[in-house]
Amino acid sequence: MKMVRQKTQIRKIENLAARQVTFSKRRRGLFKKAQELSTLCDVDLALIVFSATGKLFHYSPSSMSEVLERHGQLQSQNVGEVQLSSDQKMEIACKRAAILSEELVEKTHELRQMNGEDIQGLDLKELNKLEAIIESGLAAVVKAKGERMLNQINTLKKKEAQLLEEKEFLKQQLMRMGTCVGQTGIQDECSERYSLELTISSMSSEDPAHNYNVSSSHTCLKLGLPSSD
Amino acid sequence: MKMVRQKTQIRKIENLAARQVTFSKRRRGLFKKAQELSTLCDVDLALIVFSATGKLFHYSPSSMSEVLERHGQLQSQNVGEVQLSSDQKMEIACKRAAILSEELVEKTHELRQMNGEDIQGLDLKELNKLEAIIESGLAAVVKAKGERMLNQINTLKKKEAQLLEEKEFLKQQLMRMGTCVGQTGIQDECSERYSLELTISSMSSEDPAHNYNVSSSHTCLKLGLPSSD
DNA sequence: AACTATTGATAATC
DNA sequence: TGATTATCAATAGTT
Repeated sequence: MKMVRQKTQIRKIENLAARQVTFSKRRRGLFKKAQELSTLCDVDLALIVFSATGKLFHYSPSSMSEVLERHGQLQSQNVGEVQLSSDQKMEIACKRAAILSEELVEKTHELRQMNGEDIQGLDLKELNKLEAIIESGLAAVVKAKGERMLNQINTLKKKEAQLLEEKEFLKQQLMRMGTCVGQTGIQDECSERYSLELTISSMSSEDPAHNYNVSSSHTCLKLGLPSSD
Repeated sequence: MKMVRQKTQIRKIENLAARQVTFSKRRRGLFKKAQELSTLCDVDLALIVFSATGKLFHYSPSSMSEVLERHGQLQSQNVGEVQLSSDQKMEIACKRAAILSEELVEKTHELRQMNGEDIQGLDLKELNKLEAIIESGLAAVVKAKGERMLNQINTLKKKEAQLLEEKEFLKQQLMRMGTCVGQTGIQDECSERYSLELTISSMSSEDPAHNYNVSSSHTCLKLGLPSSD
């Protein structure tokens, strides 16, 4: 008969054997999850676990030292209290440069291939794969473009409607004025003056920065969510 | 109505938004599990995760520096042969690493944009430019693919023609033999014998691995023209 | 180590 | 993003 499983309390397991068993089980689980995260989300990560006996376990999709070295730059900013000998620093800097250089070469090559260069060595299958990758990127960009354009169109439509309304309002104002002026008998001169005023007022209601322009809402969005990831 | 949850495939999530959501969720889960392991089993561990945009997350119950220092010992074992101490060299290495890092960030970003990611900040004009770049790359790849396929087609045609010719020749040989045998009056027995001979001779005239079987011509092509395409 | 009952994590959805 | 929930996955307790 199974004892009812306890809702696990997260505190040190006092029984040594049980602790070791749990360590073994959970360590494996943790590494698995780390691996999955790295794969699913295409991110770099490093995980180091020291057992109680000092034994070391680590996981990192790229080599452990690589990840730590790449982290070097951030390290000094974020966790800056690390004390390393100058030789160690030198070693890290060199290694880091070497790794970065390799990665740069790789990325550059990848980029060139996406631009249709450096593809002499690819066979038909690889070409097909490359084509598919580029096409999916293109599709995403085209989609984004479409959305952006649709936004602009909608914005412009609203703008147009608003301007038409304003125009209509001003026209009516003008007509009222015209009638009034007509009665005073200085029609021509005044009508010209009001016409000018109309132009100026409609210009200033535009405005260079798009005051009440709905299209600026996009900019708002960008500013509102600068670090959404 | 909820869609049936998929039995999760562990491979890169292609959809950017979904990937970010999963990254966020699983990252939290991973850190939680790391924390639990550390507490339950009273062990030291360090977990560092870099987001795709280079943002850093880390967890370590003891101080990060302590864990990194302990790891530093391993590092010197693994990459120990570098012996440089000059301050100038140090400076150069650091500078180089910094430059490479910047370039790498730039290239990574470029690559991501070509894959349709990280394009939220682009305006319509920039999107158009990006689209044009990708399209030109795609065109180049498609063109290369077309050429490669044309090559293969031509090669196959030549091969086919050659095989047809050979086949014709062998047929005629067979017919001549058949006629000869028919005149001797031991038609059945001999025709069988010559048929066998024909098979053997045609096998030796081709290469050992591929006799004149047309269906294997594709394989022949690959072997015959290893670097032509 | 192997096996479940159970808790825990999370994909899909809103 | 944050919450919810139906599922799937991890694992505590047991053999």
